[in-house]
Amino acid sequence: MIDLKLLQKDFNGVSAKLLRKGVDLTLLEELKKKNKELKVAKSSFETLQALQNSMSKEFGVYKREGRDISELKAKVDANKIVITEALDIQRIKQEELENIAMAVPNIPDDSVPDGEGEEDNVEIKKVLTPPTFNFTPKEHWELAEQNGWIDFERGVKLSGSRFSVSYDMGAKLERALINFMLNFNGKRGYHEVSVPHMVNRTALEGTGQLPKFENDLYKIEGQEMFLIPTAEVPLTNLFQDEIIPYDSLPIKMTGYTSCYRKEAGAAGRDTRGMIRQHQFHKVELVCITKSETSDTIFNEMVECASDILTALELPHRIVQLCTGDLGFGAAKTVDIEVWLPGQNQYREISSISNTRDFQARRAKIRYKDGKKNSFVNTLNGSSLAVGRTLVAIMENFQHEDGSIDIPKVLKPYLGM
RNA sequence: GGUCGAGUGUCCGAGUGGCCGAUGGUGCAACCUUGGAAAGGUUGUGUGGGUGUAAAUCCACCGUGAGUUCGAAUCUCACCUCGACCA
Repeated sequence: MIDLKLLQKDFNGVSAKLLRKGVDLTLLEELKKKNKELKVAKSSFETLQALQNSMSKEFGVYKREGRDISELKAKVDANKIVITEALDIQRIKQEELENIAMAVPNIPDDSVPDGEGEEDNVEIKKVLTPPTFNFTPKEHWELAEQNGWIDFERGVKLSGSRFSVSYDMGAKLERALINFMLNFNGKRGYHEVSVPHMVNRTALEGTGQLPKFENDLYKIEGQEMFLIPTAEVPLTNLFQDEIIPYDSLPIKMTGYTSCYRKEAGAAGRDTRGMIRQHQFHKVELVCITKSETSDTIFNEMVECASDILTALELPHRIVQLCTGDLGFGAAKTVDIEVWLPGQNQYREISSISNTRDFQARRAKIRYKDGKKNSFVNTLNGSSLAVGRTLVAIMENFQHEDGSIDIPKVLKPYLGM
């Protein structure tokens, strides 16, 4: 949630920044207006309530002293009617305000480049040179089927499109990758956490998936429970409504979960292969920090994800997202794209975001800063999407006959 | 699944209708004491929001939500969580 106080204080500044992210200015004006109205409604309710409280206190005194209370009671009763009305108004205003405020995206950092979409993202650097082949490299689905690693048809039989089944080395590699990544992150100081794959509405509101993106989520029928679209949701919300001691920061966590997404907006895209599945494995990083250190932590996270790819000998590049491609809750995002020879292009394999205090405000995650409480900064990033890493290994390590080498660092995990 | 009991501030725990934002202890912080420490003593110490330069002051919060009442941590109902017993 954006800082309403800041919006009130510096409306032009805030709205100029949000305009870069394509937010409708009239929405912000409405928000400002509602915020003012709420304040008025609140203060008039509180004045009435204060009067009511003091009269009630008097009531007790009257009774103890055995005085006549009928006149006082009439006054109190009359005031009560007015209070009820004032409270209703306040409630409505509150709800209206929240409806708007929860739908406003985060303010992008000044360092984020302007742009409409993917094509305006800015490459920061390339790591490792893409391999050259003296034959036409195949796409991963061809290699996967040829080697008997992945079965797309039976995935469809079981569950429908965008599901697959892995066998033998395909399945083992998934497991090896998860272990390798978790261990790698552990060595960099991230605590390993295993979390539920189902969460309630409050958790999803805290990280920003709700209320706006309910269509992308799988909901458990008859319950206010959803399958997580990313481990970011449970990991970040571990600290929901908590005040974290100063010395505990930064909190650095890593966790593996499956992720479940409807991919509602991606009809027809990447229908073939395992680039875009409804269920996929992902190892995630989540950090909770003070605002002063969040840029440092952010860079560490990018480096961590990039180093995993380097360890796996996978060429990749680091890309800064422009305002138009930035997610709802992110102030700044860097994508890591891995080279896929079969597709002859770089494809996203990791996305690392700093949400500043946007999620912290929604989820009420604070830390003790001397006498004061301040909102933390929350950051999240994939390290990495397991399925896409498998795809990258297949395509980068292929031979002309379709056989595939295994990256050296994974061999111990496969008993090789 | 059924019955009973419990959910209070960092933690423990008191409070069954007004003088309770909440006794007491513990933890934490500052100071006194000491050569230094321990022990002991004094004081302070929840969260969010409003008004105010500030002192201060007002509103809300005792698992969550609704209700009764002039007034609820305290009574009623529902739900959630934990515990015990039964099945």
